[in-house]
Amino acid sequence: MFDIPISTLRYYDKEGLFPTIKRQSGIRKFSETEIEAIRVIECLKQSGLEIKDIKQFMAWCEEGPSTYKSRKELFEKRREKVKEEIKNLQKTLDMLRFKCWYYEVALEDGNEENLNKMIPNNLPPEIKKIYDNAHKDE
Amino acid sequence: MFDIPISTLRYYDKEGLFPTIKRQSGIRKFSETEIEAIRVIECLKQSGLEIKDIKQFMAWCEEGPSTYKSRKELFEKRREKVKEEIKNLQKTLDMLRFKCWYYEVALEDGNEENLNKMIPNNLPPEIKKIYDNAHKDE
DNA sequence: ATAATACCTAAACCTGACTTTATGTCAAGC
DNA sequence: GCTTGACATAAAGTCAGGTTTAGGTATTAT
Repeated sequence: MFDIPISTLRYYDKEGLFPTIKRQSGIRKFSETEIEAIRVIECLKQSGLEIKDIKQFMAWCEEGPSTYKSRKELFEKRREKVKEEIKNLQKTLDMLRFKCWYYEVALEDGNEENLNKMIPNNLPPEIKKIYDNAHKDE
Repeated sequence: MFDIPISTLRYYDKEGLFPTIKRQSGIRKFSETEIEAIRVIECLKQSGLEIKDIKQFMAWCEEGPSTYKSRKELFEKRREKVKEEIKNLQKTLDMLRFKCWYYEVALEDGNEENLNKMIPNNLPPEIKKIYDNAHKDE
């Protein structure tokens, strides 16, 4: 269903990521609660959060309404992080686009002589744009 | 300049990521070639490539025009990977937006009763959209 | 009944990407 | 000439996030 190895689910359980999971003669029963937990784990992991901090979040869920604020703030912080990460990846993507163009031309020309003359100020306008974005500082 | 620890640069050099770096009585001299190499390393790393594969790319650059095609294909593959990753992050972002909204309402209501009644089919339209995107399979 | 299968635990192991440590060299300033 | 400081190396250590192994139990299929 989620394409997560069994060993990983057991590891997550060991790390306290399924605090309310039920067992039937020793065997873990994944209910809708755990299914949604897995979605949240995947989400928080992709946002760059470490396992131990995801555990903290799960503990807050157990604690009840008194932790709504902490939980909200956690998600807001993660949202900002992911926005930033997407922006970084867009810069990375521009570098990759530039390099794709570069090697397309190199392949046509058989060498990089003309290319080296074009960089950085004689590039075609659309290419100059992605080149500049890929090479800017911040 | 790049905010990379000296230890990391030495590690990269040890791993063969600066194949043409010059030394002056034993000390590494980073020229424009290496500066651009660092930009490419950062880019390929962000695209999910491992150090040993970045080393392979650097080796190709040493080999000359015969490897233009391999290099081009590498960047094209990375470009697709990053596009996919951005899409994943946008789904993650929708989950995070949903959770932000969720805890905003939970904080107002003091409990999750109304929320649980709204999920999944009685959510406000704009929220339903991000909820659906965050929960879809693929 | 027996054998195969699917689950369980604890603990050891693995990988990638660094980082730290221990030890050494070398040029510059006092 | 000696100390200081920035560089050098090799090898060991760290850390996160799993994965594998060894040894055991419980349900299912023949």
